[in-house]
Amino acid sequence: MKRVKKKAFSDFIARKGLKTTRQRDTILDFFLASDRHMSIEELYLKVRAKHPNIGYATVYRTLKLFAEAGLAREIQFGDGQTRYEHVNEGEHHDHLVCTHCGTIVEFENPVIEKLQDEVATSHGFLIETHKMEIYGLCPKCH
Amino acid sequence: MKRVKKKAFSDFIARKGLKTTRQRDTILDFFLASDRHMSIEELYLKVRAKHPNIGYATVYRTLKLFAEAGLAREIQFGDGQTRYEHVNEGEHHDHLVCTHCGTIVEFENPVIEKLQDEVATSHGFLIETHKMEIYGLCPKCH
DNA sequence: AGAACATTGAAAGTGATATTCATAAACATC
DNA sequence: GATGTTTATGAATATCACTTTCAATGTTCT
Ligand SMILES: [Mn+2]
Ligand SMILES: [Mn+2]
Ligand SMILES: [Zn+2]
Ligand SMILES: [Zn+2]
Repeated sequence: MKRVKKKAFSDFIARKGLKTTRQRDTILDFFLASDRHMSIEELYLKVRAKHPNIGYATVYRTLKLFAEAGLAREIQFGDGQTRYEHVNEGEHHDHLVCTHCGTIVEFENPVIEKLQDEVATSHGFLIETHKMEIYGLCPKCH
Repeated sequence: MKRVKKKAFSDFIARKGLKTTRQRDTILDFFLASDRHMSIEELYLKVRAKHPNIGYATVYRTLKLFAEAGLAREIQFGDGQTRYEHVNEGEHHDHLVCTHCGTIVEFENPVIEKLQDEVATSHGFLIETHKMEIYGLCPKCH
């Protein structure tokens, strides 16, 4: 999986005429080893602990690249921080978010997905993406 | 409807020991007459056109009050602006958002709502709110 | 009216994201 | 492996959308 993603990223780099750098390699390693929903700041702090010379701006720009390359997706859970989640080929999921401890649980529900498509169609919309988040208290928090 | 909401707001004002002001009355009038999903800036510009002496901060604070009073709800469509939508007693809806022209269509789907509850329950979550938005091209844009 | 308290608007502050720019690094070519 | 061209980096700065401060003003109660 990690190998596949590293390959996908270097292909992207090559295709775009960009350059391989130590920083990008390092940040990709940390991203692939990270929680599935990391803010820029969180990832930056992890990276910086081992590589104090890598700057915030580089982490910021590299995460954008990951998104562009299809390895990551930006998500917003309404806490004012943009997070980047891992993207796996052909997979889609939505989220349960604990409003108390921040725990995030991923789920898939094909029936809901299908109904969403029907709603869009019935209003004449050509669907591109959707977002669905359920906020509440996780089992540990109630 | 407008009468009911004005009453609800003045009740809220009284209950909280706040004060009725010309600005609040004006902003409420403009809010009630506005699109169902307005950003602070948009409403401020509308208000300012007729009342150049009302400041941004007052519009900002008054919209927060409307939300607290249950007349409005903050929503985020990912364009970096907080919007305030009208709230009607006992009503819930989700949104279709056109990524090209910004058109917003509201819809209700009880089956999806029910399935969301089931998902939450099956993961042991005590549901508080949820958000569901479908992004795509509206009929006019494709 | 006078006292007590809330509101207002301009300006300043905040926090996250985005950009600038001089320097450094990558890499195609010699 | 040195050279030249292009891209990347990181510190600093800018931006953007709020959010708060504070002195002046307005509202409400007695
Ligand atoms: Mn996820
Ligand atoms: Mn709505
Ligand atoms: Zn929790
Ligand atoms: Zn449209």
